[in-house]
Amino acid sequence: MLDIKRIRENPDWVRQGLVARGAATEAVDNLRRVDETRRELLTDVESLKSQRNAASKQIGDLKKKGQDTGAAQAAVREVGDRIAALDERVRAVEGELDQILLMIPNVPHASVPVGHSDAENPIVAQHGTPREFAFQPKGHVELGEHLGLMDFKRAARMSGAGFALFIGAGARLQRALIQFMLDVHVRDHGYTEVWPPALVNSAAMTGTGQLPKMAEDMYRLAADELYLIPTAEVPVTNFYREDIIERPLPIYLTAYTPCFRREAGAAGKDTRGLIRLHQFDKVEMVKFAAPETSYDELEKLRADAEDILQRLGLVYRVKSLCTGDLSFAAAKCYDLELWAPGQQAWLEVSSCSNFEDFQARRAGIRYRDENGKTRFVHTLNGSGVALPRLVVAILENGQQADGSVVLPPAIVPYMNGVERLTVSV
RNA sequence: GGAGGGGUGGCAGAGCGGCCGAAUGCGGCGGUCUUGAAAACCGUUGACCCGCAAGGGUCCGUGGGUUCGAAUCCCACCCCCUCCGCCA
Repeated sequence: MLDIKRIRENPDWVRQGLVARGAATEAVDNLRRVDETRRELLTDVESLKSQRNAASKQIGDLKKKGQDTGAAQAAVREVGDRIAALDERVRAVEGELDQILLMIPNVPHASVPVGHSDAENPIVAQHGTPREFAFQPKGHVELGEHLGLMDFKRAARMSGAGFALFIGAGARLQRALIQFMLDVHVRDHGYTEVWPPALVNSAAMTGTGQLPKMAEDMYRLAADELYLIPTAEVPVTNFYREDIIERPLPIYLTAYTPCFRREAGAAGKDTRGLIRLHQFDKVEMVKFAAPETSYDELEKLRADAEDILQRLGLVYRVKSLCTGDLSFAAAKCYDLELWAPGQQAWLEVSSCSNFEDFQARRAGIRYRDENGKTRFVHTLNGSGVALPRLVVAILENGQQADGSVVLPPAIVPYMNGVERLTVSV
């Protein structure tokens, strides 16, 4: 959510941001009109309340002296009726204001490249070069099923399309990667590990920006009005919801959680294998930073995610999302993409975003600056990283001519010493 | 799920329907004292909104209601604690 004061003072800032995203701008004018109405109503109703407070006090004094207050009470009751009517209008107008404000996306940072779609996201870095194969590299589905690591048919039978079922070393590999990534972030990158709920209420979802706009993409438990988290970003960012953080910033948190996505808009896309699932696992990093340092923190966050990929010896590139491809709540975002030779494609395994105070304002997350003044923090998060596509890259990059897979040395200790996945394992 | 108790400022903890944004203690901050520190003493210390300002308004779990006036009374819901039941 944007700051209404800032919109009031500098509407063009928002308008330009919306234009850069390719979004409509009339909301800005609606907002200013409604804001104006709200302030007029507030001035009126608050002066009436001031009157009432004074009059009620007088009535109290008169009663103490034993005087009759019938006429005075009737007069104040009439004021009270007017207040009630105005209050109702204020509530309605504030509801309208919130409605508009909650639907306006964040304004892109000045450093974000301008563009219309993902086709215009510049590649800002690449690490490693794709491996040359002496044979035709296979896809992860063929490799994984051949090695007995996963079974999509059985998964579909019990859950439908878009679910994974890992077996044996395949299941162990999930656990190994989760453990490995959490260890690196906690031990070497300074994060505190948290283990949050996977079900959250609508307030939490609104706080991070999934609601109201992305309601269709989430699994909702109607009987309890709870949602399955689409990412650990939601519960971990909401760690400090409605709080004034009294600890020094920045704060780094990391969490492993399952993630659930309906993929409502992606029906029929990437239906085979691990590329796009309704349920997947992810290690997430979340930061709470002072506004002055949040863009430095974004670079460090990206480096923390890259470190995971580097330690696993994988080939990846980094894109800076252009204004037209930026997600709703983000002010700036880097995507990390792994090379998957079986797919002959780059797979997104991490988005590292700075939301500035957009989420903090929605979720009520504040801190005190050096003068003791409360201010909204800047929130950031990035995958560190998403599991299924990481597994795709590990299998497809590590495959040998005989169909076995050599694992990255960094996870061998987590695999109980297994260096290579073969049919017999 | 059932019965009972409770939700007040950073924490602990008072609070008669008007004098309560709220006693008191702790903590925090500033000061006196001290070579320095501690102790002691003095002062200070919530958030949000409207307003150029003066000032005004709102907030005592949440939402409604009663009243001229609600932290205080009524209703619903949420959360916490104790006991019982059930259960991984």
